[in-house]
Amino acid sequence: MKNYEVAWALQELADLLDLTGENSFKSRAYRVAARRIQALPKDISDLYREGRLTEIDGIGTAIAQKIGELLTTGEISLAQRLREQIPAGLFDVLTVPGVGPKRAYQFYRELGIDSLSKLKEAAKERKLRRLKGMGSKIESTVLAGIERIENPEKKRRLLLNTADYYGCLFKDRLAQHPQVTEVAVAGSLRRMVETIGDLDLVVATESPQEVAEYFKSFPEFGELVANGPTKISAIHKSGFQVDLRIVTPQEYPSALLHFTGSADHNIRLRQLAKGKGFRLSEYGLESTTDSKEVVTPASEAALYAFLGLPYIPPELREDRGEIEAGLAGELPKLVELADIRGDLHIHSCWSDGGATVEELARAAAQRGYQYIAICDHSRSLKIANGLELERLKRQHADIAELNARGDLGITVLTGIEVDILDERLDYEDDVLAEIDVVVASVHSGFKQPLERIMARIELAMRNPHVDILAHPTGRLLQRRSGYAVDMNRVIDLAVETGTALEINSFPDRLDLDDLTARKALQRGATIVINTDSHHLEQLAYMTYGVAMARRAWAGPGQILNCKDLTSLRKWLRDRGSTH
DNA sequence: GCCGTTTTCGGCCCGACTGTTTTCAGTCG
Repeated sequence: MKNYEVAWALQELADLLDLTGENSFKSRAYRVAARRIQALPKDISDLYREGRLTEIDGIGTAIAQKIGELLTTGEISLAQRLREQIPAGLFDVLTVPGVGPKRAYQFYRELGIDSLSKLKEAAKERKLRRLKGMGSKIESTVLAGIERIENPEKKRRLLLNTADYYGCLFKDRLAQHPQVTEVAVAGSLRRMVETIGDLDLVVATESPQEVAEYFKSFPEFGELVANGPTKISAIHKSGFQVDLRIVTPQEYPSALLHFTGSADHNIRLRQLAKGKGFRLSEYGLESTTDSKEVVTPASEAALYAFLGLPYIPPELREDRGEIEAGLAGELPKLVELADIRGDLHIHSCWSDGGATVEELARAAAQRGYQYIAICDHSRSLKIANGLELERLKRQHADIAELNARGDLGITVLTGIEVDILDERLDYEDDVLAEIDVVVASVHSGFKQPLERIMARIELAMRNPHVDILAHPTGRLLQRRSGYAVDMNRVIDLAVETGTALEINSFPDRLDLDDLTARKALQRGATIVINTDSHHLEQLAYMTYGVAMARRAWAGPGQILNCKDLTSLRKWLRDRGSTH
């Protein structure tokens, strides 16, 4: 059983405990344990065999026993019992905004509501208002919430590029207000989480009312779900929620830290503050002694310093070990966009891309790159105008001519995104041997069983000419989960064969994800960050791939395309010779 | 359920907003 499966089981147990009205600290303990296991570099089953589970911070005897039970029997008996007590439909009820565990269980206990449809019916029949502590308002809240959930266009999380677009839009518009002294995007978008639920913005001003009125007047907002003096939540007409928090300029750094989160990171910071005799909130630090002294740090960095920590970049703020690393002075220096020297997976109009090689090269040079590799599709992918051998040769001649002109300011490497077919690659080895950068990927047979997919991937990775495994899981965010692939095995193969694993920067892929990439790096695999661009503008997606790498704790030395051209060429040569 | 150079028991992060309450619980982040 894999770490994420164990983590998932503990998470489910926490949800079940919440619904039964258990002490909320108990469910939190399960959630903390789940998160620790998910971020664990080692296999949980190995630790279990060695009897070392309780060495993990947040895992005591009770949870260790349950993990043992799960690993040996495949089930936790407590979870089994709770599932009999709690209908699965209550989890759907929980997804309704404004309905938490207490109300969900109350609906079930007193009205027998165990599904969204029953909840909707009860709200329409005005039955909810009869319950203690509820009135007519809860019924309209529930109905509005269910309507949003049932509308598939509106319930989706935003892809990073979409969230980024809106985040900049609202930020710029708020910045134009004369009373706004500071404004920033916070929340999961600032942490660059792979998909975004709500947009969070923080502004500093001495005139909160004026700024609040200004924000509420934005024409694309529909209803307001919260409307207080310092916090406003509006529903954008396309369905997502935008939260604005208004603070004074003095409070701004503390508020920015607070609203960037994550919630778990904040909890750790407040515990640290408490140890130093201060209460940390979005308003700053307040002494818990009689003095009630208030400290409002001038920057996020100053606040971290007050707590004895170096500045922690937003992408790391997930309570995945960054606090411990910071205290120990062992935070990594993260890769930055400026460290990227090239893009090794770009499509041109030779296959299904929209730009010529020359246009791509010039745009890449503008970005400050030293090199790019043009990796169009191979011949079997007819739908994408894959290259027959004849056209592949002409493309190579074209690229050679471009490079020979010497006025590009960048080196164009030949490349291919070769399809991993059943039992072979889409070109023979002698063809692949002539290509600078060979990217291999699965584009077919997504429904095949694990063993068969893995056999194909292994064959590709063991091929000495294959340099990179592209979008290793094949997932499309919000659309499909990937094909059946054992990433533990893929990482082992990557380490063994030296094949680089791609972080694909396309906002609907981001594949590898942050946790898998981190695991790969911990085990010593090489990562490459590519855009898979099909149009000129998409070269800019590199930002998102770099963000995933940062969330995976990657430094520039661990990223293939942070090498300069000479080192990259050496890497490519050495690979060929060792296989 | 976890955890301990203030504790092996009694804490466990903090605050805004809402709706239904005459002082607070539930939800959210």
